[in-house]
Amino acid sequence: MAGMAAAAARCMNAACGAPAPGVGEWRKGWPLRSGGFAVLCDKCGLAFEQLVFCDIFHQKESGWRDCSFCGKRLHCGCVASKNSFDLLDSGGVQCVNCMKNPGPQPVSCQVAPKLFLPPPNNQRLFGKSDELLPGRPLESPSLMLDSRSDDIAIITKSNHPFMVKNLEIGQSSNILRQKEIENGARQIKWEQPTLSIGDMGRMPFLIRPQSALESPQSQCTRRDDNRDPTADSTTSESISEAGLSMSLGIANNGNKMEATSTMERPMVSPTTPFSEGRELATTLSPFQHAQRARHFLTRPPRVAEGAAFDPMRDGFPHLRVARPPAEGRGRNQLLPRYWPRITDQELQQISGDSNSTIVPLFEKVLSASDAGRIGRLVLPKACAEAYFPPISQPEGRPLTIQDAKGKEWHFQFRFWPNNNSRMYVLEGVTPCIQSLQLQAGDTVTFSRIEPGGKLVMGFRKATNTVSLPDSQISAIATGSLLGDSFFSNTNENLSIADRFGGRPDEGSFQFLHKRSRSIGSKSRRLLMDNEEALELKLSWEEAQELLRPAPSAKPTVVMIEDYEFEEYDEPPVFAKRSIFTSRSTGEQDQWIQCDDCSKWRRLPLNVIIASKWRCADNTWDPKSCSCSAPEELAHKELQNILQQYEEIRRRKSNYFLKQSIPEMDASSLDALATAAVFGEVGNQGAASVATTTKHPRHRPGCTCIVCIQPPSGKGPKHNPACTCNVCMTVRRRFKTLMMRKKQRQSEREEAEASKRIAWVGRDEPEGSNLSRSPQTVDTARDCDVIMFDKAGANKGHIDLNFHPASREEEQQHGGQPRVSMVSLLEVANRPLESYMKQNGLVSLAAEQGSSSGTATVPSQPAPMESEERPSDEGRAVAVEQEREPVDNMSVDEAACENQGNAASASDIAAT
DNA sequence: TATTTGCATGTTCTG
DNA sequence: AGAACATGCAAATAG
Repeated sequence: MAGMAAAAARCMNAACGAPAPGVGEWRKGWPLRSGGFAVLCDKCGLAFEQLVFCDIFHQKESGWRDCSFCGKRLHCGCVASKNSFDLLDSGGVQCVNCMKNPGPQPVSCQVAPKLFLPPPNNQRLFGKSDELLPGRPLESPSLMLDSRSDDIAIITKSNHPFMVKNLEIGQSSNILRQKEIENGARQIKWEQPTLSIGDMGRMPFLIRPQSALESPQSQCTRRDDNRDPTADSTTSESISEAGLSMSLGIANNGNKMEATSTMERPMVSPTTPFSEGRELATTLSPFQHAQRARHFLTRPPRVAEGAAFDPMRDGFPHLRVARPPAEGRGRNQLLPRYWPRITDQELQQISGDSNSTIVPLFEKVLSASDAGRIGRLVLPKACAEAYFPPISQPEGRPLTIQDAKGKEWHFQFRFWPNNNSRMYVLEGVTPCIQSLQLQAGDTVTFSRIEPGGKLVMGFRKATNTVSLPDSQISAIATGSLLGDSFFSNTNENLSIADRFGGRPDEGSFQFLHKRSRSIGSKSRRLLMDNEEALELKLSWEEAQELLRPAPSAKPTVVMIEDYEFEEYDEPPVFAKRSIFTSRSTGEQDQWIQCDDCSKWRRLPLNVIIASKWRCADNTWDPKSCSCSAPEELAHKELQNILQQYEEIRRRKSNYFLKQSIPEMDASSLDALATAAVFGEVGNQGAASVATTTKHPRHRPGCTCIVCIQPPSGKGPKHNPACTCNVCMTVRRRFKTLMMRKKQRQSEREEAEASKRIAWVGRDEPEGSNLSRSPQTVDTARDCDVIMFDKAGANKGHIDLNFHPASREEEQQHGGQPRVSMVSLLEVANRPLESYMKQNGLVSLAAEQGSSSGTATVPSQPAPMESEERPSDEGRAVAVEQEREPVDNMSVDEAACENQGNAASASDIAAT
């Protein structure tokens, strides 16, 4: 019945053991590579892999039921949901809203309970649509996320948003499949936007307190829905579709939705809630999807509360996201990143008099170039073509755009031809940019005032810009260590995102992402506050700190590349935090704090305390088994230890500030290795705090190489010449790393060389290389040809690469030719004559000429020649004498010339 | 010499 | 793979 899996009834952290709380207590989390979902327990703050306790899929029958009145999907199986429904005498359940609003009118149950905060990186959760729907019978469900209320709504075509409580990764697809089954797997084609008023009224978005905004018609529709949630396909299918087009009066007096009949012209007046629809759900990447969802699912104006909404009072201006009007020449579907999000404040400011309507067109996050002194703002092509006046000449035309304050700015709207396309720019934006104090990462929005069609621009400032190292940006961009709290909220827009647990500005985020990959070191870059970014990571580190091998577990020692690794069959356990110290004698202690009296007690090293611990539990030391017993450590001593402990933790934090995980590459390992040799190794000195928390499988007090490596900082250092095991191990490891590096490098070089050879082999007709004049034999390419010959693949060519030294080297390497690219290039750049002179190639030509009777050299078996070259002094001299006359000739000429001398030359050679 | 302009090119994104 | 876009760079122009 209750959808609470017993296995997950408690926090996995044994030390915490918090019972499975009301849904929603497991808040922060992130998807794991393993496919699970790690979250932080609110109580202990530790990371653990969540087990589902509201198992929607498996508890389908008992855990989930539809409200008999409004059809809302209710979870009736867990503690947290007990007040959100009522069992009916007739069977079935009734949601809390329907209870409160009895009567024929079906009451919307849109106000979602506060349930669950999805992981910061929602990729998994919002995985690809294909992943969500194997076979895709349900074409485009929308996963909606109300970041503020921590809810996830899954909008299906049957228009049944249902809340996912404690949704586990991967379950979304199950849920959707389930919904699909329930709906009879109707195949509904998602049409392009044509949204009826009724449709809009039925928008199931969480943002809308229905009582205020829902039109009567929509309510009727909903009523229909209640009768048969699956019957009305024609209306329901368009629910999540397309951008919402509507125009409202002031929210608190409106209570009425005035929708345009089509999506062509979404008029927006200051308090219009905008929504994104199906297209968004289908066009966005999963990540964007998630991010976007956080943006557009903002809490609506609290019209139902009867007070006019005041953005400032509320702490943030309401961010409206509008799908831009599908108009203009291009009619291209704009990329979502250009969809305008505009705040109430902006709209109010822009619109001025209430008679005008603002049509948000698009927005652009300023790039460094845009915001730079160059004064050019690159316009998205589709936007420029769709919303700006047509231009046929590159010179374009002047364009006047008014800003929110009413000031008019004059720009040149033009384009550059670019790759058979156009690149639209707005020139002369510098004064405007400067006036508005915009910088890279800020967003400029373009809107149009109707009637009149006047262009207006607004702007949003992006995040605060504080320094952040590359690695951080990279990490942020990849979401590797992002907690939602990463972005500090220093401005109003940011605060929205932050409050909603999302990024402050998707555009800005994209900008960061992009820049982090493309901006070089010399470029300006967006810099951000980094402290909060580490919150999650540090929490993880802290969690790691508490992981210990299971007490009963015995390690199996395996050797991998001459190194010993301890493997445990049992998973690690969480232990209560303890501090390890080592005395000057080398003896180590473990200290643990009593949960009652907070006194620190000494424990044996190998003891693992999994949960609460009190002095009374101290069976190891009878003297200290009571809270009344004095502390063994003097106050000063204790302070000292705790300080050191904190210091180490702080250093750890700093260390991770500098070392983001993705960048722990070989060089970092090298550095680590070196650091381990010359840095703090071991724990000499009185009561120094040992760091024994490097790896969950390491035992407390472990002195293996990993465990004793300090994150950074002070400490006794080993002598560089130290030959202790630790130092030797580190050196050995370092050496191996370097060797591997070299090996990789040479492999790469060889691969490149062989590629070239292959290319030459394809491209060059046999023998063509030496039929050229010597002057042409001076390029790397020719050099490659020679290499090809040398490799013996084409025996008809002269080996110009031969060198006695290299031959020796070859022999040393078991006959395998070793060719250095540098030496080859050197050789290739030398004058052929001198090279030939050096290598006795004239005699080759002469000999060849005598034997073949042809005037060209190429057909000669070069390698043979090289190898058969006389090695004795006398022959060398003889050859040298014969070589003189051809020093300044080409190979061909030399060959011809030598024809006549061939006989005598060979005679001399023979003697 | 500094700034502007036009284009080319490399990178990223999208279908 | 192709389109879009950010930016680098060199020529042109202005100061």
